[in-house]
Amino acid sequence: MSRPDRSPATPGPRPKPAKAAAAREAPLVSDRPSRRSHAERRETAELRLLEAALVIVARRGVVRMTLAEVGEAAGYSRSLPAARFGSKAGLVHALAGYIGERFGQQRARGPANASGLDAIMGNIHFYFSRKGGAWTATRALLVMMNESCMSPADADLRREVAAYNRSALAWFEQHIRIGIERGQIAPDTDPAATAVILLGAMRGVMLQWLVDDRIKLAATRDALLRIAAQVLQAPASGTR
Amino acid sequence: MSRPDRSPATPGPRPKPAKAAAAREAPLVSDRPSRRSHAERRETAELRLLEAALVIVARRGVVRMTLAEVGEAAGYSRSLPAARFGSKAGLVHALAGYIGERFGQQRARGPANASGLDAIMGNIHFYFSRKGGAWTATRALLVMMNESCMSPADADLRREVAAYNRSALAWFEQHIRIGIERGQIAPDTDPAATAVILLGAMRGVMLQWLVDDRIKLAATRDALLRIAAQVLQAPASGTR
DNA sequence: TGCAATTTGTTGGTCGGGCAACAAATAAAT
DNA sequence: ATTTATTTGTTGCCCGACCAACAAATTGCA
Repeated sequence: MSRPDRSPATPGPRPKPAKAAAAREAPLVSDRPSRRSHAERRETAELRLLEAALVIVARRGVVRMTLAEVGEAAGYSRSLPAARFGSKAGLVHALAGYIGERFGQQRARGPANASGLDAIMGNIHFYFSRKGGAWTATRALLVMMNESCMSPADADLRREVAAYNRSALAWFEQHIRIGIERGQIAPDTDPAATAVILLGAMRGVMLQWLVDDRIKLAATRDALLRIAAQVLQAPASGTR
Repeated sequence: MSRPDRSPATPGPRPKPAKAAAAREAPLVSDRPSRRSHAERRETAELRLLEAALVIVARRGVVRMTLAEVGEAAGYSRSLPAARFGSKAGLVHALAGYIGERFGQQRARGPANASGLDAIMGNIHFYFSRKGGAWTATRALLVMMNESCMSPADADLRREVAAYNRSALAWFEQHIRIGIERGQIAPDTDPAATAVILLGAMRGVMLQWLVDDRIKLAATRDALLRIAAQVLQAPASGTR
């Protein structure tokens, strides 16, 4: 929700305050003021909890995620998550917003303000070319998409995930339209349907790779890039 | 782990032709299929349990599925699933095989022994054109693909799902190769990568529709069919 | 001090798994 | 055909583990 845009990139190695008392009498090390205001405390706690929840959801799914687990993984106690977010549903809700935000930012500043066809190709390439553990957000989003449409009880979460998906689709549609205006993309392309298919293909390929790492991800990515270029650039077949 | 492993071939006892029972005593309710052999009983029970589990997994996911729930949904008692399949893991294992079997058969007899490009197009069309509740198997498969790669504990399930996925990919690859041999499909198409992308796109589109029914499924299906035709038929790669 | 953030303790509930006794259907033996 | 044995399925119960949610105690900030 209200994320006052603090330092946007603080994903670095966290000081790990398992014992806050340890750093108590080191005020000289101003690299992190040991006396933080309530608002700061609260906010860093919230961020840490969300980050821990993200990792856990990516690894074990929403249902198997435990409030206690999240709290301890974040370096706090068992029931801070419940205190912060009210309930498990509240945490999941906040997490959905957090993930959506992350992806939105990522797409926005993605391949250095490209637009039109270049932006789309860059995004596809970027999606499949993460290093190391950078898959967690992707995986968590896939997990939440799936779990969100199980049992009517998850209706809220589903709406939230659907809203994020629409924004992602809108991004693709917009750049398809830009490409059409510029003459990069065949004018009889259906922006909406093509966006759904592109995004779906990316996620569907990713899902298969997560299930079976024998799939050659790089080769598949390149093939998808070729297909996208072909489909978007070509004069969309005269079959109609 | 004590899966009884039913022996399909009953050793000695054959159906026993002594069925004068028909005239024995007036079957008051004729619709009663009375007198099934033990093997029959066992097998129908197993099938009904699996079918019930399929529906429940599609609706609520593996984690939230309860053994008691399955038993009662199948019309039996709460503890039969555990008795039949040994444990929840055993049931899920059997369910994975069951679903894979179903999809294999379905693809095999799909669009009336078509092959090559026709088979692929027919399969895509069929995938998105189910009536009524025929989505449950599709949904259950998606759910299991997702849940299978959460926590190392699901390694067995993941292998099983991966095996099914490979068979599905193999089907697509084979028909792509057939199409290439026949000159229907561009010869420089990468069968493996293209299969992954096609299957992924189908599932990815489906997932978006499950999350957000505002997505126009029919239009997207048609667009995907057009794209598939274009990609497969055209002289692939940027040689244009 | 007063107040907010956080922790520890507790409670009620659910689920998987196991067990034992039981009923019903079927199979085999007499 | 009657009886006996085996298998299938049911019911009730208990256990241990886990978990969300709440409540009181404790720590830290103002």
